[in-house]
Amino acid sequence: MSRSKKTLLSDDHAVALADLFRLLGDPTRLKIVVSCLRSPLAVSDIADRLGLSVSLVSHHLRLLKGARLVRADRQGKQVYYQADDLHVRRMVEDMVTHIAEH
Amino acid sequence: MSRSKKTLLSDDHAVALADLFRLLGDPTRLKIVVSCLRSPLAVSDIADRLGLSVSLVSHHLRLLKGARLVRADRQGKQVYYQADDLHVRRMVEDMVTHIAEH
DNA sequence: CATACGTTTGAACAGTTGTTCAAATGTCCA
DNA sequence: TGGACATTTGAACAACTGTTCAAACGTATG
Repeated sequence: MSRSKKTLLSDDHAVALADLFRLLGDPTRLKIVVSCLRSPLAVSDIADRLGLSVSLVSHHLRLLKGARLVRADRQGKQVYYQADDLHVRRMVEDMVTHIAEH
Repeated sequence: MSRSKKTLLSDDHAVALADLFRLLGDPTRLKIVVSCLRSPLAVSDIADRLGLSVSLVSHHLRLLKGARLVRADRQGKQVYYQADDLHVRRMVEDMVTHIAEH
């Protein structure tokens, strides 16, 4: 680290950050995250609310879970998903608010 | 609007939001935005600092400008780019901070 | 066990995206 | 004007991504 004045982004950090952004960069996936932002929701419930196939929702949830953007919680036959932590929740909510303000 | 309890995302808003996220979802593009976060930078300067071709940087800047994530300012032969407004700046800086905290 | 329900998985396809290269445009100065 | 420097543009290509469909897996209950 020879330079000290700039807020430069290391390659690793850039990739990690971009991964997060990219996951939220698909409208369908974004709506899925938002739909389980407040309270846990079963896969089929999410699919119903958004008018999507269960398969598609499941595919997206797998990606979101991989990035720890959502958390899974099995309860009998159903698996409930919800936004993983406060950080994710605030991050998305902030963005939604920003868009709504325009 | 029959339902009132949920923070549901309209299709339009979801698409607009996702567009923003997706633009920041590429490591190269993200580094370009970060590099001109603090002060305006010419295209070739950005290319030099990041070790990218001028052409590639210009392509990305066009997309970023289209979404008003950066602003262009011609000064002689050179065109200086910088993050468009405080909103963008804070949004990216917040994310960078979050990643750095892990 | 067998049936029904909910979820996950994998293959396959069309559409999109990041990158490169070469050519064009814009701008200054001798 | 002519040439040098900075940036933009467009075509072309490989790689990736979202979606669908069918099949597999997991779980409760008759």
